[in-house]
Amino acid sequence: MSAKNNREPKQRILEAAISLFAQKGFASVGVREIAKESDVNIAMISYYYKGKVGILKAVLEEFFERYCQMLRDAVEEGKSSEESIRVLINHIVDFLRGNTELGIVAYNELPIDLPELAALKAEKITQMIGIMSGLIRRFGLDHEDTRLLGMIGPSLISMVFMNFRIKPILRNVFKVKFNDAYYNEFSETIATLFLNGVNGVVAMKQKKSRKKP
Amino acid sequence: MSAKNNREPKQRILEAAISLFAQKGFASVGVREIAKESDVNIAMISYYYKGKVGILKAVLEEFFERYCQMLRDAVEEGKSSEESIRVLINHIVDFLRGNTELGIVAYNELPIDLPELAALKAEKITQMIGIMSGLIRRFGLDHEDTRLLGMIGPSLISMVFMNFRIKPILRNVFKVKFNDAYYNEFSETIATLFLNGVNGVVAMKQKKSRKKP
DNA sequence: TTAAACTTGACAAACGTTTGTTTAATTTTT
DNA sequence: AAAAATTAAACAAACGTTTGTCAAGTTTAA
Repeated sequence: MSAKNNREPKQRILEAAISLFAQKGFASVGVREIAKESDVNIAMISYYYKGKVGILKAVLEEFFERYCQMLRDAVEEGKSSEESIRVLINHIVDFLRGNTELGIVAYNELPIDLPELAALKAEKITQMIGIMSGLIRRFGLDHEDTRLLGMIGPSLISMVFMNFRIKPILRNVFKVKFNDAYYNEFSETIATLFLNGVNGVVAMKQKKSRKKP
Repeated sequence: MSAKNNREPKQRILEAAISLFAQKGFASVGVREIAKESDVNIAMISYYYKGKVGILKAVLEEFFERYCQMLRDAVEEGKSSEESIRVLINHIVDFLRGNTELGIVAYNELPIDLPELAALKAEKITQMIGIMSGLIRRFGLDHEDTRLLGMIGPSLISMVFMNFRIKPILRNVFKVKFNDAYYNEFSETIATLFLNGVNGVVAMKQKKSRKKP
């Protein structure tokens, strides 16, 4: 429909799917709708992606490729542990501003159980955790304490993603204007929140281990 | 199927729906599946809930009723601002342990656009925000700064809900055992993280406003 | 260097299944 | 006997996939 035939049909399908999945959720979107939105014959979907879940697979692959690359860039860039986190959060926010729908689809569909995608998810999540954990551990967390890592890591992710996920609510209820100023404040706020928070958690941990060694 | 006919059929439908919605997402679950799972005739669903979205509406209503009641209890209980937050987080964690699937459904389906539920969502979200904002504002945040409130409030929610949402991942990747000890540590960690974090944000804000008054 | 065989990209039509809902009949309860 | 609860059967609509077709290139064989 709205998509012009500038790009290749395969790419058009992917872009239309991302947009529709983000709005209505994977399961609520039909291949016909995707075909219409991308101005492509329905059969092309099975032809290029071997079915509807094939599209979602491609979407997730694209997300993880870009997202992990962004994470790696962020890890390289930062100097001190604090600056690393600030840089990381800036990168994630920038990434989500530029790939809001892609990020939302990945965030929403990731926990939904689809057997065909289980292997892909497991692999990419492990990869992602590997990159992030190196960063978070610089804060003096016990290297072996994966339990704590599993609490703190996802917390950071969710704080940032949540903001993009509930954009319509923030716009309507809180009258938020999503401009550069807003996102600068958002990045700074989340970074400060997280940094002070993690330092507090580390202090708490040390205090406890001193009491019970 | 698995559900026994102990309870009333109306209640059985609701419980089966919550369980299925949490696993596969609202859109991926058919009324036939719900009927089979709750051992009820398909037509009973339209009879009791006036259709599939009627079930989701009932689910969300139940969630908000219980959740808001829990929030009110938590607000009353706490004394100091810090203790209030710790109590609140303990309550939310306990609530989600006892109503994991209900919470997941609400969290997952809340941003999905379904016109029939828009009014309900708007009303309940406003109500929920009202309760929570009173709590968070005790930390010295500017009463008028709804922008900051819209960043911090959802962050807290998402941190806790995220943990329940990705339970299978935490179990498989991080080998987490979800017992009392885990949840005690989790509550304490999130509370400490959030408290130190918000204090840091408030300090940052004050520092800035001193520079540019 | 033709001719034949094959591949590729795109398409419409139809497939069988599943969707949510409704109707009308039947059983149970009051 | 009237009301409420429950059922089986059937509905049209929408679903994702498959099939067969066709034109335009490309490769192979003669």
